[in-house]
Amino acid sequence: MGLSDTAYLILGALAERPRSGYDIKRVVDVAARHFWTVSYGQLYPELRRLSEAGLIEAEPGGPRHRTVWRITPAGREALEAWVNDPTEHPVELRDGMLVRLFFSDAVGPTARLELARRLAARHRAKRDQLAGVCQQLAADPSRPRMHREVLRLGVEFHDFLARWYEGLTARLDEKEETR
Amino acid sequence: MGLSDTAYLILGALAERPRSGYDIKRVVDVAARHFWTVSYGQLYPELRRLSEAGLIEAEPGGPRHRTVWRITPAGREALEAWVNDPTEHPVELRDGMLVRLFFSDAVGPTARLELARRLAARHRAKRDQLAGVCQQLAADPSRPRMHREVLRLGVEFHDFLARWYEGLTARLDEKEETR
DNA sequence: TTGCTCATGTAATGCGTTACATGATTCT
DNA sequence: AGAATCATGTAACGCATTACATGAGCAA
Repeated sequence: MGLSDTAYLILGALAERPRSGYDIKRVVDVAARHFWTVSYGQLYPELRRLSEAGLIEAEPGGPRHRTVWRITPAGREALEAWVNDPTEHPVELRDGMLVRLFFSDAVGPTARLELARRLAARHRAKRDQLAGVCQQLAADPSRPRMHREVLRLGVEFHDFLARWYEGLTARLDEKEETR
Repeated sequence: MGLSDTAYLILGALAERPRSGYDIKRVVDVAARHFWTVSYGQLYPELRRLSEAGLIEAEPGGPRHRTVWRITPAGREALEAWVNDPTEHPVELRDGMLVRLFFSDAVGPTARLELARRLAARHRAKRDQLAGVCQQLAADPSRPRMHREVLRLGVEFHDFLARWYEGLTARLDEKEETR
């Protein structure tokens, strides 16, 4: 009975503190948005499954219209085992824009250049946005250290890509001038 | 009637030259593997759909047990429109390993350090593997320029991540020494 | 003749999103 | 009173993988 990565994401969020489904979505949307998303259509059914598996449980005496979940000892064990699992997992920067770029020999040089510029702009924007979130988190020392580290990775990651695409733009532009 | 990114990937591969389904899979697995994958379960039904939509067609007089597809003028038009489409598409480095790292405050400092080391090793390996493919491609001048560029991006991308995780390892290690 | 690569496909299943539907609570 | 936010959920659909099934062509 394997769990999805999203199930472990939920388990991880509840390992920090008890939370409602809504609350979990909020924290993921803010702090984990550069590497993961959750939708309610995934979240609420998953919470029920985890509860049925005995890995989480509803806190008694919570507000009526709201279910606050907490992790059980079994859940904590499952989470730790998952984090420590040495199985190799492939990475993949799955990005439709990269597909466009990859086959952009098919379009003209002007469109190709424009595409490279748009990509650079996209990553600059994302970098700046994440840098903002990062500063907010830095002000709140209660946030786990690794949240800050992974967010910092996000900022530097998009900075790297922004610069790379700027470099590509220059290379494409140069070839244009030459002819 | 919107097409999936994978449909456009196929269209892009056929814009370069006519190819069989098997052939498309081969080129994607080698040259595009760091940002996209295709399975036969997706590929063959998609080829039929594209053909029904008039965006590709089977070459007549091909070998019996083999269908060689080529792009139609309508297909080329659709591909160009897709590449030039200015709609914003969000990026997301969706990676289960990053979920582990994000919540690794829940496991001990030793396991956390080990995780960072494994991540660094994973990206070093991927960088070296892609560098190999890159050298092969460099030897073949018939390959489109953008294939080489995107592959080069892959190499530098994984190099960046390898270094970042090495830095993280050092930071975590340091904190360990201190206490 | 054994095995490898080329070649094409289907069925079941899993993961995830989108759109929809509903209602309580809190702030202005 | 009205708006925003908090809060929970379902149904339909889309994308993609996995496992399975089949068979031709070719080289050792």
